[in-house]
Amino acid sequence: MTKPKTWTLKSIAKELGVSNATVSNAFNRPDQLSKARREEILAACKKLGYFGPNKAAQSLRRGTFNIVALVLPDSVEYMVSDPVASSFMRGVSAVLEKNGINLLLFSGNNDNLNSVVDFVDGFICYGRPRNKQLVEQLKQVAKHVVTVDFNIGRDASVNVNNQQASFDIAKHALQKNDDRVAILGLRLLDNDVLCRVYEHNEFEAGQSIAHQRLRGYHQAISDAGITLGDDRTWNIPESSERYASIAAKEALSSTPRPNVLLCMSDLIALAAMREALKMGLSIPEDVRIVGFDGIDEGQRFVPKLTTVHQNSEEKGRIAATLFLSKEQQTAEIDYQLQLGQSS
Amino acid sequence: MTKPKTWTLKSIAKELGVSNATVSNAFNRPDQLSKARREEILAACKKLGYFGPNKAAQSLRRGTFNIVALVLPDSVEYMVSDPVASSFMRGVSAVLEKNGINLLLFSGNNDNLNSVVDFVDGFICYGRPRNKQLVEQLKQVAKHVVTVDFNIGRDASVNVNNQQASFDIAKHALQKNDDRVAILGLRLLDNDVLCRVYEHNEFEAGQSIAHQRLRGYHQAISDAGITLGDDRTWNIPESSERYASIAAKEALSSTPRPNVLLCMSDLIALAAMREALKMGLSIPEDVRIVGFDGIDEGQRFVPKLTTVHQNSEEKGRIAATLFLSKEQQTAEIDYQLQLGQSS
DNA sequence: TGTAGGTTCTTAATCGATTTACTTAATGGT
DNA sequence: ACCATTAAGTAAATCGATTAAGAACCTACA
Repeated sequence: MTKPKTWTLKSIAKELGVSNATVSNAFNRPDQLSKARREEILAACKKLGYFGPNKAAQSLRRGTFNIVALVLPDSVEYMVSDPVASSFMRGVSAVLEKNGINLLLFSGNNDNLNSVVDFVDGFICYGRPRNKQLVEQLKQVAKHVVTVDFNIGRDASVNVNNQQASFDIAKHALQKNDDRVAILGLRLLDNDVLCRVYEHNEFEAGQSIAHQRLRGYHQAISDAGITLGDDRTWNIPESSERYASIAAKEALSSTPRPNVLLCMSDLIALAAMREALKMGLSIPEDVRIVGFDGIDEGQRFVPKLTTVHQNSEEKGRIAATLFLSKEQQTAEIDYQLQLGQSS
Repeated sequence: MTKPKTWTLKSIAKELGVSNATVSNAFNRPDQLSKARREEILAACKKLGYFGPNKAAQSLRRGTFNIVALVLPDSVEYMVSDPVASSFMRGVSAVLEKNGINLLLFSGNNDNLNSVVDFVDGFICYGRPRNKQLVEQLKQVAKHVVTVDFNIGRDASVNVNNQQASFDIAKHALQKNDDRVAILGLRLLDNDVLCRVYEHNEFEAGQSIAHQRLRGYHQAISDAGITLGDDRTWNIPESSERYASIAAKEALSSTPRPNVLLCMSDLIALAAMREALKMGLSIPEDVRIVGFDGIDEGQRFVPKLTTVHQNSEEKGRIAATLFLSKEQQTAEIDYQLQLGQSS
């Protein structure tokens, strides 16, 4: 009697003596058939053990999947180990779960979005992936993207209010109007070069995170009555110990030797602190250093780093909400200054 | 020239003037066409920006997905917050990632496997889900399942060596041959009843985790030269505070009052400790209590719980490996006795 | 009675691939 | 020169659904 051991829409339709379309409509579009017919079909399906249209086929046809891929900055392992990252995940998953959307973990070690792009509705990307290819692919092939803590000029992103936060932390670092300020910037330029930046037209208008932070610094500096020399800004192409150390050494050896270092990431700030200490300078007496991010290591370092810390779980919730809304915008999340002894 | 903005196998084939099959074969079965033709096609695809067959369509056709769903005992939130659970996840993901398999998080709050069963290769199920429906569905509709810490009599499972571990912990708890032992068992019976078990034929042969543990206890008891009364065993239908308290109270009020309580989970053991203290008994002087699992709360409790602790990350690695091997077997993982002051 | 409109259901194209069975051409042995 | 193999490529069925277009019937109004 019951023909196949596993039912399909087609075999069910044949069994019940109706068309494919009618069965499909019974499940998806109640207005397309009579109530009686619909209930009859649904009941029969239940009895026969057909649980509804196959989701894989449905997805292929419709082009929607109810899956979003969370692009991790690193391995999945890292993600569940790191407390900040996993509280972000908590926020994301809480929102998605409530909406019946499944979460797929996409490791940052993976070098090809193509392996998943065909069966997800889009991506939430937590931090700029190391792998540049990945960023390109996000731009080009993703149906929908929400980026977190960085920007690719597509769809939505969630960030701290970089300009305000940078203003706050810089204001805190600056004390007198004869302070000698230097800025260690992260990815101020498009090209991957470590350099001292003398001038850049787009700084005042740019929408990248680095530019936003730069404006915050500039405003605080100017509010403090300080004039920033036009050779006081360095560009570091990526937040790595190696590059940061080189830039920090150069900045701290430059004339006039800065006594305030505004760093666009904690990693940079920590590298700068190490260099300063190596040069025999004392912190914060000889040089005050502030970072951005609020990573754990900054709190363990002696002296403790003064920096900007963000609410990670809320960030996750907002990222997911933004994803679901499909709107194109930049959302902001809360932050607090985390005061250490480095400034 | 380049017709569609998004290429498909078909449109590519037409563009190149070959058949669908040939393009497909170029990607999947190199032996089906000449080397020259193949390289020509692959090169053309690259140039045109076709990244290979659509995975969703491929999956529908082939019936394989390169996705495994991790069924969580609770919300995703819980999973990334709980250290034991997330170290399990770390193990799982490390292995899957190495094999290019994607990990989908399936919340235990979800009540219907059907929403994902059609697009995953199978399930790794971490702990018996609260939701009984889920268990039934795992049995019936899953293509492949590895269960962890419980057993559904299908495919593979990974567990601690329950019998050996129970033997060890019981042996540790027993001191003299006039000890009065009682057992607080978890899910010894199929039906969901809280009761005192007098006799059960299948105990000696049963393959459920509870039965394995029971055999371990029995062996240790008999080795210690003790005869276990036939009314000294309780069945608790689920590891909850409420049931456990009732059973513990009953056991501790029974005659002869036990001075050793072998509990099949830490939750049960903790409930028993609370009841004992409430009754004015001192631990371990009046009654020694041991658990099973190694949950955090047991280590915070005063007195600290003596129990069996497992290597969670390895458990994850083994579960994933077992999943990939598709073999049907039960794997074992390491455990250690965690000695507290409760025995 | 003729026709406009509304329900209810079906036919057939489509989503983007894989794969079996088949055609055609080339090769080799005798 | 003939037949048997093998290689290279193609046509068409299939995976399991959705959905636009249209057929069949029923109602109602002039």
